[in-house]
Amino acid sequence: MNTSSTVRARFAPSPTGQLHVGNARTALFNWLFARQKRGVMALRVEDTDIERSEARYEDQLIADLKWLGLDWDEGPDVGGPYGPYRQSVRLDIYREHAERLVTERKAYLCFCTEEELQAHREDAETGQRQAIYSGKCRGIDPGDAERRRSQGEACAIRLRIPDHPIRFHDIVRGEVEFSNEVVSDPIIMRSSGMPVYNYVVVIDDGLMKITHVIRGDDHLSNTPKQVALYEALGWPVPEFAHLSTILGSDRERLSKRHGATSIANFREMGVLPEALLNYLALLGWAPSGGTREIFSASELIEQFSLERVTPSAAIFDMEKLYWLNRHYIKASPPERIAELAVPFYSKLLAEDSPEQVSAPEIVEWLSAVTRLFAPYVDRLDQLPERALPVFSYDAGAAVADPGNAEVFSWPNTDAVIARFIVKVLEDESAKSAEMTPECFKKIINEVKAETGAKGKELFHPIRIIVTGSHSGPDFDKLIPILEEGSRLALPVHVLSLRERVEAFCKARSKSESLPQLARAGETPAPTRSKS
RNA sequence: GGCGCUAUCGUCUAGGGGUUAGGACGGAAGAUUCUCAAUCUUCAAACCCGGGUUCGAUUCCCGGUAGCGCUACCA
Repeated sequence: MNTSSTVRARFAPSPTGQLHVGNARTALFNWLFARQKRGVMALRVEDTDIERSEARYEDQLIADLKWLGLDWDEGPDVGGPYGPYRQSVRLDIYREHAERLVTERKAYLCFCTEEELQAHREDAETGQRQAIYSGKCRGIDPGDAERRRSQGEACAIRLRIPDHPIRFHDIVRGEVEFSNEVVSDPIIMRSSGMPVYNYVVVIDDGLMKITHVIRGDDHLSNTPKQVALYEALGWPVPEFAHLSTILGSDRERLSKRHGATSIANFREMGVLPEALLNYLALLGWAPSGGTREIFSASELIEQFSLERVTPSAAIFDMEKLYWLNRHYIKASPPERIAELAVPFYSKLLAEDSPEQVSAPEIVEWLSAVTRLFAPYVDRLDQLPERALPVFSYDAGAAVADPGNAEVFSWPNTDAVIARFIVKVLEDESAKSAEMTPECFKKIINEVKAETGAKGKELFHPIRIIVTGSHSGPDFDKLIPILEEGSRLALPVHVLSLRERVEAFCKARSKSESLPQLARAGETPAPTRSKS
């Protein structure tokens, strides 16, 4: 196999915090490209910023990338032929190549002090000129320079920028040209002996034989320096693809200010990885024709193309992400969604001890709750709130709720309520919280026949008694959930149908006198002691 | 300030010298459902401005404007 034709892409994040969606999108595009070309995907950790880099962030980074479904052939965790893949352990390599450049006169020692440079820069700024390096040390005789260094004089190493314009090809933007007038000789090694980012990235990409540098467009202006470096090093210049910035709704660079921006945030919100992956792919890329929106990872690998990446910045649209997430929630096997959803209930049910909800019968029941409410939510973390009518029932609030006032004003409502209550209280299965949907249906039909109410007039009052609200899910699915939930040893007791009816009776009789109810319910409601 | 990049519905985008400028999210209306959600149908909604080139520019070129980025011994 001809290795020179093998595509090699890389994702090179700094482990300085949570993986941001913008970086995740860069990782995704690299991955899609590498996988489509049957090339190599490498992960390289840019941890030269010792103050901000932390090992735990690296673990987090790898976990987030894997959660999204990405993988890599070479990296700090899996090794590879061009390692090490962590910059902090490549320092000798950087020094060695920098010295080589000095020896070859491609770079030179610079003895300017920071104060001098600072003064020069300020001077240029007040004169409204571009602050480029004066070139003061460019002409120092190499022998003299070497002598001064060996005598202990502090010096940095600067690259000599050639005196011709620097052009390079960008797959997303076409030919880009920078006049050499605006690129000053950059420092590649600090006087402290530490290398500088724009230098390190070239050494790493070059040594790792990266053929395609796909990264954020904030690096576009750095690229001429890097191209000059490749040329000085005598290495082939890779293809570049600079991806546009992801902006927040206010057109500013997406940041924490805009809410959820890290992969971990989305995972914690109950966004499915395939939804996020699909959304990120659509941000800056569209398939030929541009009419399809839903793509699996393998479909993306098949159809992706860097040539079709848009150069303009894109605003992150949470609503569209939610739409995709809803789609994938509905498209996934219910068991999977249920499994993913269980942890979200623990906050509601047992804040301090999530293990309380791990009993198999409870997990089973929570799965049923999830199946019922999942079609109603954008994200899994909304499930407990959606399912709140199951977990908490406040009859007093239901009676007082202005949203229910209209229902209470309907002429048939009182009769429906009265008949329904009597029938539930008389029902044997309800006493042991084992009311079946069939039995419930029978009661509804009897109430319907006895009162003449139908449709909303029938269902709304009954739903208010059962859930506290006139709108909600189908009784067929809800009733078994309530009954079963009430029989479970949950940290928070779920009221059975009968318990709800009893609570409602109490609340209603307290709030006002109900002549019809009094007449209908001669049999005093037997109070069932709540354990 | 200098340099660079960018510019199609509110948003993501397709398209491209002559089109009813297409799709999706979101919005509105309707159908359906006991209700909400879902689903289906329909509707509203865009080529930044000014010059060229051309028979004809939203499309190509130039300028302006705006947004973003870079302008460090940060990454």
